[in-house]
Amino acid sequence: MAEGDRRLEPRMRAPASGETLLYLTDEQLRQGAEAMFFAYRGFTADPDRILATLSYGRAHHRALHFINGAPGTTVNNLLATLGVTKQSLNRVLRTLIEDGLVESRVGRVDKRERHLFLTEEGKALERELGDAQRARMRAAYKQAGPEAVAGFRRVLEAMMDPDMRRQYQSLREGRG
Amino acid sequence: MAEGDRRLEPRMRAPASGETLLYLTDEQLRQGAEAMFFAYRGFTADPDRILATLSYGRAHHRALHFINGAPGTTVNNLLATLGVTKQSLNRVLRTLIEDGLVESRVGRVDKRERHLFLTEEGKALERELGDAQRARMRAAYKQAGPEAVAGFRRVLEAMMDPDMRRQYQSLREGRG
DNA sequence: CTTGGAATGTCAACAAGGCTGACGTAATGT
DNA sequence: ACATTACGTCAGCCTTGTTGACATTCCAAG
Repeated sequence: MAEGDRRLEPRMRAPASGETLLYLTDEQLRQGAEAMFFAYRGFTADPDRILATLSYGRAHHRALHFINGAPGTTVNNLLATLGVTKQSLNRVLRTLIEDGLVESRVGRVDKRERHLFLTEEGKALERELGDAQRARMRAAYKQAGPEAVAGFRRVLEAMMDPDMRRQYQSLREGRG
Repeated sequence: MAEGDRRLEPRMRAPASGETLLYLTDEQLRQGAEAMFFAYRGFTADPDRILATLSYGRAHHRALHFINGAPGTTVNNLLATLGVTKQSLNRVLRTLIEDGLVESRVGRVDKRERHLFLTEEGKALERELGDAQRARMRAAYKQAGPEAVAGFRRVLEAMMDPDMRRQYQSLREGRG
């Protein structure tokens, strides 16, 4: 999480313009960190409930999500996007393939590569999980309003590691 | 994660007023979900690096954070805030107490309760972790600007489970 | 052409940190 | 007196991260 117990040291830079920059105080940053923590729990709660009934986990959801978004992607590609080791991903991928949710085709030009696709069953589960997650996001977006959503996106994007931001942006472009 | 592969079915509710509500399309929600995923990774990356050198994990950080924010809190309180089982919390808490970062005092009025405090050493580590996390948040906030930050907070709050939102708000009040 | 190295993916084993279930103990409340 | 609450603990399970070892495939330098 974050922290920021003592309200003694302000620890904030001097106001840039004439503005107060209240939002950059330690206490504000602390609250932001806690908001991230609690909100992320909400963000994953609905799909997690569905996954639990299937003896799958969040990792399976992530794999389904990104394969769906980039059909034919390679294992290495997926690795970079998810930010885990290939061994970790492989375990998840193997169960998804065994269960007939994902298809792995040996690459034509480079036979070392495996290209990943969702089967119809895989697409169905991916949609079910995504619908659950989007329902909450839609409600939150609607409640907060368009300007809030724009700000939300801006802050999230600024919070990413540069590598991840590139990943994120190229995924966006790839889908228009 | 979310999903939303096929761009065939719009799957968006009709515009409420005369507005487009572009931000409520499936594709926008999907991007929001991916942004949450990548941003959360950034959010935890810096403290994680420090924790790894100490053979602690994210769970330790969370415990330190919330004890710091509410000194004297009870185990049961912390349980509710963190949303884990007592067995899971106890494992983490035990190591923190053994290592002299957390002090557990038997309650005066109710001797069944244990009140939790950070030692000086605990405060030092909490501050180190929090500083790392806040540095990134401060940069993101600064880059996005005050209005974006306000929207960010609004959306996050709307995304929480009601129980977590209450937790969050009462923590805020408790610190002013 | 061959061979060594890099890239890709798989198998095995381990650790962190969730979970459930069962149980013990002390203190509190009814 | 008895049920309940708060806390700790043991045992065992699962998911998901890690590293290490290894097979296959490709490519480029000799």
